[in-house]
Amino acid sequence: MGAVKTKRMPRAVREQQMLDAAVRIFGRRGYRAASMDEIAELAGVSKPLVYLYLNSKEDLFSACIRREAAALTEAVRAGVRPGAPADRQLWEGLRAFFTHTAQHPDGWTVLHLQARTHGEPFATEVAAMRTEIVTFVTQLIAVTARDAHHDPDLPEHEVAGLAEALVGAAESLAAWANTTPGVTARQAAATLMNFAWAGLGNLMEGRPWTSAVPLT
Amino acid sequence: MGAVKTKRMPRAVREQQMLDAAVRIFGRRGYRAASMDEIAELAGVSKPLVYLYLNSKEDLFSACIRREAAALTEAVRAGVRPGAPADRQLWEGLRAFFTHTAQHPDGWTVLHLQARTHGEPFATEVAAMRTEIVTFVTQLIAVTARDAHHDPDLPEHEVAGLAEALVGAAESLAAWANTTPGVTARQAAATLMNFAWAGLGNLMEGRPWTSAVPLT
Amino acid sequence: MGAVKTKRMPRAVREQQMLDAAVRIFGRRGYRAASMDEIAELAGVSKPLVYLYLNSKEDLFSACIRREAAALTEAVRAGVRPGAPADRQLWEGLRAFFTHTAQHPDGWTVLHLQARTHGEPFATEVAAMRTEIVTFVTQLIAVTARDAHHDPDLPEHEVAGLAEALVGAAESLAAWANTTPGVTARQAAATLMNFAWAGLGNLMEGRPWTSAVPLT
Amino acid sequence: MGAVKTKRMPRAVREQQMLDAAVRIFGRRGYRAASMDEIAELAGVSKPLVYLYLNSKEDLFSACIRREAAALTEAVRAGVRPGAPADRQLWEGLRAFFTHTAQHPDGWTVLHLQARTHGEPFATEVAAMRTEIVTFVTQLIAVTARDAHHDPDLPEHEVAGLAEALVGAAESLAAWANTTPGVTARQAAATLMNFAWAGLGNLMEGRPWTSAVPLT
DNA sequence: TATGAATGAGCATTCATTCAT
DNA sequence: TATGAATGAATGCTCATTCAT
Repeated sequence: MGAVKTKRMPRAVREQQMLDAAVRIFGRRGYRAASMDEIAELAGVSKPLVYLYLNSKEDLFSACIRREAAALTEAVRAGVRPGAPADRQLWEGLRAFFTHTAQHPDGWTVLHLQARTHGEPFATEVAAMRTEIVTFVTQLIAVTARDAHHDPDLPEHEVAGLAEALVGAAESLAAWANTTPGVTARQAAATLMNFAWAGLGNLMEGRPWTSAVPLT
Repeated sequence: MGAVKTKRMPRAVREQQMLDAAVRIFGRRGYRAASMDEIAELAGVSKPLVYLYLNSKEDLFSACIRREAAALTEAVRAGVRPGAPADRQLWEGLRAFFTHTAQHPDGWTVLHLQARTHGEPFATEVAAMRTEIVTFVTQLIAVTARDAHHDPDLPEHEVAGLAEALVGAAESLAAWANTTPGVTARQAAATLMNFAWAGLGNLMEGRPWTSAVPLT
Repeated sequence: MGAVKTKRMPRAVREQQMLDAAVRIFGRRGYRAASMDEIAELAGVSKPLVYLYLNSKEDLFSACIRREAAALTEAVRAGVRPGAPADRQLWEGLRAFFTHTAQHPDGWTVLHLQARTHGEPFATEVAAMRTEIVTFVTQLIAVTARDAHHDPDLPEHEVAGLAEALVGAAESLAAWANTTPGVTARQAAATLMNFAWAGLGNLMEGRPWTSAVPLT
Repeated sequence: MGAVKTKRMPRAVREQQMLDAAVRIFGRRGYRAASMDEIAELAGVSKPLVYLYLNSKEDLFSACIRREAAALTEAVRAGVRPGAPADRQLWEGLRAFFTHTAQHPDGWTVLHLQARTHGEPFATEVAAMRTEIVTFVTQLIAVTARDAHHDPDLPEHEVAGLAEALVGAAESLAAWANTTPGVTARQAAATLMNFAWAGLGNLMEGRPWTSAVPLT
């Protein structure tokens, strides 16, 4: 399975092979359960070479996270046309997101599951990426609210919470779409868009849900 | 630190102490990184006793998952009045959910993050709980749709996706509320309710989001 | 399987139950691999009681060896009529030996295999029993030699070696007869008797084997 | 104590060192009581290296058994000249056997005592070697019987029993010769040869032992 | 650029044994 | 006479990491 054992190749190439292997193993086993032996073998190199290039298991995992996070944010960025209307931008972003995660399931697992399960250093790196996406969504919401000239002062907490909910829903749907046969990235995006946009719209226009009976 | 070292107590009590300690350590370190030594020490007993009562690390982790999952579903069940209107039931369920997860952060972490990161056996146990909750939400949606006499045949995939998105949003908000100072369980529940109910309503009534421009 | 759990029985009886269990477990697993837990369970008592009566694993094993060795030597002794001719005595002894070992396979295993595998203390106890039997055989040989008035001074080493060989052959045949279906104690005894008696006779009469060609 | 700590040697050499150490420790302590720590230390390497090369305690023990069994059968084979008369071949085989076991006492202990005391896998490996030797002896007996044109149809059970007895006597004598000062391999071989050949001869010629008085 | 040889440190698990009742 | 509760001390095994070439 692992990469074909070709001797003497430039460092950059070897590094990518190693990262490919590492993402695969980390994604499937988790950070702790993944062994450097298995990664080296899958990469088709000896263990000392992995250390020579990537320094340590921790650094290797960090490098995986950074590479996958960059690829994901880049994919989303590339999918969105900046000038488009907010709902359109959200739709495009969602499509790009679900498409990319479907195409890189191990990378997505590393970001979504594994990286958050282990102490500070890694969680921080993922949090940075998450923040970037949440911010992007938050801005879309804010822009929409401004354009609608309604309720321009949705409290900050509220907006952050909404973005958090939206991103959480997306993450959950991504995992679901990846593991449920017959569900495409497009369908996942549509499901979430339908679900979310009305709720956002109502909020923007100051019509939140209120119970028909007094709440406790 | 750790339980006060009281000698000679009945097995049932000791077992709960051990599970308390295990949930804490598993939640903070993850399954692999958690050591039986640390768990035993926090529980105030020797390692052999942990093995005598809980058999193995794997069984101990399973026991944690089962206990925490049972506690969470029970909390949600107890918070919901069966006869109430669907939106009201959803609201009550969300409040109970956010309250419980806020009060048992380690237990929630075990269920939400750690248990899903490790092979089949554990993921399956959590999936069972998740399914139970998703089913509950799905039924609320279905009931609402039926009551509204609208679009009674939302495709099954669509409903499952919605439930998945809703639960994912809730999970994400729970983590957010737990780590963001000044955000209460009530606020988290309200944010999600506002976000979700309109979207669900629109869908039920056959008014999904549609792009102002043709989609690719 | 284990003894029926009857409470409060006299010490002597309990001890025999424990020894029964211990012989079975030691015989099947070996000294080290046998666990006090398993022995106690098979004996139908709690572990502390085993310690109360038998002190330690080492003492328990010693007690097993002593009991089984005594039983075996007693069986052989009881099978031999003192006044009979030497060949007759040997035959009777062999029959008794093969019969007893066939009826107490675990006890025989403990003596033959397990006890000799572990340091000094145990090997010594078995050696004592072995010496007793070897001595008995040696005396039969000596008596025969004296009666025949031939070569009355077979060197001591030679006699000891013969006895050793005879006992070794018997031990080997006992294991073989116990594990080979269709071989009875009587047949095993006959085989060995046929094999041994002629050789002994020749030696007594000063007609050892000599090579047809010079030995190196 | 133990091998001189020379660093960096080829795998094949290290493996032999490890097997040397393992045979010694297994022979002296038994399988269960032997610790991988002690073996590694005696071999002059760290424990992980033992595992890297030999996989597990079980595999290590197997490797010991195989190596020692091969060495012993090879020694016997090399000591016997195929064309010689049967008694001559038996004599040579016995000499080679006693010489080899005297020179490799730990190896012999591993084969004779330790390997047979522990479950199936090991016993099977030794049984294979034993069968090889028993077969060799059985053939010598059969050849002798054929050459003598006497009683060509000694029942199979009888022959197998004889071989078993002979090998058992040899095993016992080997242990005895190894632990009794002043007894050489040559003497042990002579003792057994004297003892056995006459008995075999009588049997071949149809003159088994019969009691002077009726047997029970 | 690349690797075979080697290890320190840690971890899950087991077991003989004892204490308090 | 009898036992439920509890532990100190190993032991097999693995893993991230480095050295010498």
